Amino acid sequence: MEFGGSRDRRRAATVAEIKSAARRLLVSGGTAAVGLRAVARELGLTPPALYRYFPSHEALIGALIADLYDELTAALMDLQTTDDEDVDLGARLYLLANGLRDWGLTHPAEFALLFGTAVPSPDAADHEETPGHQAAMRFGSVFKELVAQIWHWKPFPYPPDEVLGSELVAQLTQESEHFGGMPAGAIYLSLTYWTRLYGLICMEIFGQLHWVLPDAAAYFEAQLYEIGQALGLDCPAPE
Amino acid sequence: MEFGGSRDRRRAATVAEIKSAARRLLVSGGTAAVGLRAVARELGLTPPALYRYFPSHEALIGALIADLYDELTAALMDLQTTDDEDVDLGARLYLLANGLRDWGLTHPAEFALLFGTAVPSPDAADHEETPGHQAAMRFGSVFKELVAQIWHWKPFPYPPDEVLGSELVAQLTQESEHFGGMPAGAIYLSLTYWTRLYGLICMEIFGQLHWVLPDAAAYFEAQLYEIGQALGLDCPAPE
DNA sequence: ACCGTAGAGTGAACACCGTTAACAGTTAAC
DNA sequence: GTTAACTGTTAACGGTGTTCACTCTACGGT
Repeated sequence: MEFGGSRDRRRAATVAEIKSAARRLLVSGGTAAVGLRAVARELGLTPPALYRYFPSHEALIGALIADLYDELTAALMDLQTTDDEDVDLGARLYLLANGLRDWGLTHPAEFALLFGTAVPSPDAADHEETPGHQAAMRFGSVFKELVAQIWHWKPFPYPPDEVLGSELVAQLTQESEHFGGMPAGAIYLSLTYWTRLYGLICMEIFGQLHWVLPDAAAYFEAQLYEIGQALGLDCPAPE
Repeated sequence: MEFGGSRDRRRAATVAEIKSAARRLLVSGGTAAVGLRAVARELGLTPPALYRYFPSHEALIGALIADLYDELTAALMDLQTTDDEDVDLGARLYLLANGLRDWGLTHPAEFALLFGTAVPSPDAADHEETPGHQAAMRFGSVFKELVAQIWHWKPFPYPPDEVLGSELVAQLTQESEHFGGMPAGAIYLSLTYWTRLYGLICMEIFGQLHWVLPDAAAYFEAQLYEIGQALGLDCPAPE
């Protein structure tokens, strides 16, 4: 019943070393390079030894994914707080969007592991309890909560229920409690912001914009301005 | 120097059977299930036999990808022509967008192979000459050409160069010849349409919208209306 | 202080994978 | 009719994730 047992501490350290080695391989060789045997090789261990720490290769990858999500989440939250305390909320969202893009550009391998895998997962009852999924939810909350803050700070005009259609309004209203009680139209705009931002960053980082734009930075900037406007923000505002 | 040699015909048939088996495995078991040995097993052959038809497993996958792109391209072009000959061009774009989504929803495994892989490909000089890449270009042209047609048919209002910024305008202008001589602002709107459509469909099919919308059909419809408006179209127009 | 036991690590093995080489049978071409 | 090309085989290599039986070390309880 010892909590600070030196045995446990050693074990935690080894787990950290394993994930560290896995990430090293991920960065240097991409998703395919982070194999169980390769990780073991990196640590000077035999492959079966890793099974003392992770029940399977998939579990190891899952733990790595969860760590990366948490790191990304922390980085984005830092970005919001380290800046001036009472900075404009719209500017915060601008920082968040750019922060996500920057993280992806500077960590393409990690980004691909988090957002590129994209399993169709056709199984219906997939109440994903995996740590990776939970970390992804925490990551999503960062954006969701900021948008809700913005709404309560300076409510933006939103499309009336008539143009969205009753079906969509019903679905969006159902999610109202997760968005701080925002009306359907406002949730729709928030979702649009996220959808556009996410799609844009994925396309840029995964090189699906290369055929028309060798460098998508300027395009991203313009799009960011556009989607910010839809939320009543005029970032990057100045001058 | 025989063209209709029965040997060649037999060979072509075998190639077709191989790709057919590969696709069967893809549909039933996802991307990971279409292995070289599995394909051989499906045909009652030994694995090395496949090397008479494809130089590697990757080449087989590449050929499958090219076929799927061509199939998708053909399906989308059919969708435009089988309908009323002189149908409104805006409605054509609407059909195309919905056609792409429908194809993805009815062929999730194939869609994942085409659009989900998303290799970062950090190598600079990747003038991809692979058949898959060429087929992807042909696929992209379907959309690109229709948008150019729409522009010449009923030019839509576009943002002036000032709001886009000189950097972006320069990049877009460079691509003007590929867009039928459209001005930068119009290319920007076209690119926005594609970016939003592509991102939206990918997110829905890859299940990254499930956490807020269990069924994204209504949301897609609303978004489609919105992005069509940006191009001066009022689809789905009626009543 | 001792012993028992849980944990960490190993080596051998299994089943799978993509790929290569050397070989045999069939079939088309000159 | 002979030769050469084509199609397919078997055997093998190195790689993967994973399991099992085993050793050894070091902590915990008495």
